[in-house]
Amino acid sequence: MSDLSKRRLKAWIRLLGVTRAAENHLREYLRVNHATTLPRFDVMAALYRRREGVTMSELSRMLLVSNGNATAVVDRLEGEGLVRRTPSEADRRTVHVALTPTGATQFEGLAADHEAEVDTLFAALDENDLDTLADIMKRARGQA
Amino acid sequence: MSDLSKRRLKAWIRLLGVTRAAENHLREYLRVNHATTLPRFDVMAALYRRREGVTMSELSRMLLVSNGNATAVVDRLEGEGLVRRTPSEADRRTVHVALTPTGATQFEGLAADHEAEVDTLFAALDENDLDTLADIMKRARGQA
DNA sequence: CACATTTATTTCAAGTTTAAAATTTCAGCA
DNA sequence: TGCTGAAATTTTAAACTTGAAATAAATGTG
Repeated sequence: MSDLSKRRLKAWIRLLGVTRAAENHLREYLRVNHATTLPRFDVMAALYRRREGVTMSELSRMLLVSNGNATAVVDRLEGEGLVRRTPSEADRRTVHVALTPTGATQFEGLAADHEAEVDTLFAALDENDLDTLADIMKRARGQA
Repeated sequence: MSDLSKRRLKAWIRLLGVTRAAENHLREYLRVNHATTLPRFDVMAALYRRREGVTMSELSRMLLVSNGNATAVVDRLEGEGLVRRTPSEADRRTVHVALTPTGATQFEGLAADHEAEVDTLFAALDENDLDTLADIMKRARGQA
């Protein structure tokens, strides 16, 4: 157990702590101010980024969650008319999921507030920190 | 929506991506090689760090999860004899949770392998990166 | 002391998440 | 064509997680 490996472990624990704290904060924020949840927000954000729609598999890969999970969250959003499933014409196994106009409109309001909340959450980090962090994260991601 | 706020959002999304990818990797690792899960590992790690035992509230604060969640995971670990609940003598509302000798022994094996896995997962980060990251994380944590 | 408030924990319902199994469809090939 | 294996999605069971309600016990205040 080298010293370096212990330091990697500590850095990971710290990273996890910051992430969990921020997620808890954002979850509470979405619940209180927008009556929604983090997983729903994540799905809507992914669909907003890919307005033309994505397949269920693409969606679960984007969010790094299992297929079954994506199915469950999309089911609920579809039930509320925020999201629409369209069977693919080319491949009958495939389904395209996309935001409905209602869903897109709702997400735009959500996204602006979410961005503002993230901004205050990480207010302590300046441009230099953000560059450095982005760089480190980019290199860390390579292995996983 | 300032440029800086957009950069904070991007940094957060990147942070979340790395954390999720690493968690998925470690979850898979614990499942395949040790037949256990991340939440169980987290509880055992917290109890190993505080060998004398902690209250349920301390435990949920340490892990940043709800009380009900801590109760559920501790219930399962207790059922398997890895963890023990002891009613407090001073305050009858309070319960002390601690690893059993079996639990402590099992965790020691788990922890060594876990550390090694984290080490390979973040092998791309050197000492300098780790220092910088730790510093940034420490400052980021202040707000949440 | 009596009562209201706070604190610690558990219970509960609903939602989230995973991994594995089941279904359906597609693609390649003998 | 008919078969085999791969791919996309859903379903299922079990575990995890939250937030709120319920319990129980301690604390503080009149």
